[in-house]
Amino acid sequence: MGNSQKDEAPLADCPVTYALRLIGGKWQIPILWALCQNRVLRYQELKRKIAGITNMMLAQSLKELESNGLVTRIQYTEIPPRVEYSPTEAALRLLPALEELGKWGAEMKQRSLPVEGPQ
Amino acid sequence: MGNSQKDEAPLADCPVTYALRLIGGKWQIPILWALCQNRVLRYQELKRKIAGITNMMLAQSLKELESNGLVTRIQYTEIPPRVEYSPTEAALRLLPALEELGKWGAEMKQRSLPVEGPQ
DNA sequence: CAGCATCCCTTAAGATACTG
DNA sequence: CAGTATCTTAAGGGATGCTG
Repeated sequence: MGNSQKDEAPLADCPVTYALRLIGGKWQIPILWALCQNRVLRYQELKRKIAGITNMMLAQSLKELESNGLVTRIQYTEIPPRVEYSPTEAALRLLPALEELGKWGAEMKQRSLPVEGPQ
Repeated sequence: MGNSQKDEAPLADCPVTYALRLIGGKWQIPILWALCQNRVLRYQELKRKIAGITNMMLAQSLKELESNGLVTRIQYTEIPPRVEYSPTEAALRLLPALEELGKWGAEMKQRSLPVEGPQ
């Protein structure tokens, strides 16, 4: 990023911002949600549960989640190949926060205020 | 719940994703946090409290927050101009979720797993 | 003081095609 | 089956300078 190397430690230390760096991508939460509900899913099952995701995004997001300690990947060396994904303990501990956020989101949605971006 | 009806209703209906559309920008949370703590702040006060933000991003983020019903803007027509921002009720109701997220983020941070992106 | 306008750059995300 | 590689597009974010 073109960040100015000046002085500030702007939002680097905000834990919420940190959390969003882990799960703020477009697909991270849908993936984690599916995994937390099912505890273990194969790649294709996951893909089928998440409407609209492409292989690219699913594989890439899973990799990031794994790197960040939120998903465990187990590969069975058989033919045909089989890989299973599960949520880590850390991911499961995220659920209360997600539920709070979800409650709030649902509330906000109901008031049917349109979501506006910059014009 | 959450079984695929047909196919494409991807994440449009996920309340968490909806919430993140409202507050997922880089500066929304720092801004809301400052406002919720102080209840009312002028533009420059806000800017000073949020290290690293530019006029562009502050003004733009405030506008979006206002459009989405999370921030109230009151403009006093005097010279020099004075504008005050406050959190709406909806923004205040977000606090529990932010606190949960923050707790989790702090936990995650401590395990000092590096935050990885795509390579 | 409280902002907009403009231009630019980086990153996220998606389409498409191919492989062990 | 479970992914990669490559390319393209879209959006977010930022620097700088100007205005009511």
